[in-house]
Amino acid sequence: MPPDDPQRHAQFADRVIAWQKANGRHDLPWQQTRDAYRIWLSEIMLQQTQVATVIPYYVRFLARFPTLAALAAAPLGSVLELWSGLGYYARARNLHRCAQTIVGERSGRFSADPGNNATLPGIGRSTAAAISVFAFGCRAAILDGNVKRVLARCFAVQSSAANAQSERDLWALAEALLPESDIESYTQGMMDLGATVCTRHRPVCDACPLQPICVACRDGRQAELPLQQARKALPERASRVLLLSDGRRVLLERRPPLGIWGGLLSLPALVGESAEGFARQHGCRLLRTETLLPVSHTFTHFRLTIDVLHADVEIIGPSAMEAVWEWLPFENVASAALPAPIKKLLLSLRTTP
DNA sequence: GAAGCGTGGAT
DNA sequence: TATCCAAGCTT
Repeated sequence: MPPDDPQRHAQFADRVIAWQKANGRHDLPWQQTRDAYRIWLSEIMLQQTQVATVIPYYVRFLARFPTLAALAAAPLGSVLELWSGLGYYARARNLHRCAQTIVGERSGRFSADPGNNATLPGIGRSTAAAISVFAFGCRAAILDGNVKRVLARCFAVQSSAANAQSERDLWALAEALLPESDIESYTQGMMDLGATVCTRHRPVCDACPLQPICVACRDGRQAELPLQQARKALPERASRVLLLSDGRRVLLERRPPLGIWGGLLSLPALVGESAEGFARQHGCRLLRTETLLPVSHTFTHFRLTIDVLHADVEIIGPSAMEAVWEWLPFENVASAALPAPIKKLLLSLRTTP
């Protein structure tokens, strides 16, 4: 059966739907609801992030912001506190903006129309489709990493992220395969298949409902599809930061809203200036300094080595504190809007002084 | 169209 | 240990 055979198309959705009902996931925290707010939140958190990582963040976030209105009314800083450690912080900033837009300009509700929701911050074509499917039962196609992998294998699509034409081909295929009914089970089934059966490594083809019609499985090309693009070696970067503490609190700086760790609190960078001068500007006198072990952290696009100068200080006078500076008590570190490696460093400091 | 944007887990 | 990768979107 050739990849574009109509009979293959007709069988595809039926097989996915039947499999999902019998073997898919039905008890994830964002399932069993039609609440668009909860579904939207899950879809944003799940962008480029695995289910197991998301679950505790999702539960905490909902407990703190149970409704769209509660989220819209909250300050951005408290949203970032709940997002701390989850990464891709533009998602949190867009989430907050999106909530305020919906409450302020769209009657407080998501639309059932994916094209409409896709104009909101942080919601692209695939996320908009997922919201419309799960919250409103609309017939719309998603195209996330799971779906791309399943389609690339089943239909031997020579796709790669660098190839715009193949992206269009995959979207067209995703649209063409949509069933007339059971859209929720179908959509969830594609996600579940990709996450639990048609995995990147060692797919479990014997458990796959698409095995009889899958070209990659027939030809033993599972490891080669989807095509992966070569990626360059990560650039190395270095920075030097100051960990200034008065024994009870640590001095942090609010990062600018755009760029890496945008909007989070972090340790101030020492660029050229001396620790003494820095401390003086903040009304402090150095008591003792110590160089800690460098912190290594790998981002998607570079590797960072952070040299940390730990300084104990005493407060001797007023400081011209601008809004970006904040003395954070150590007992508040765990719940603060800190980047993961900085939070880890500060937490380890308390246990091994 | 390409680069920027996090983190933790699996291999 | 190093590399790859996960329910992508924005500029």
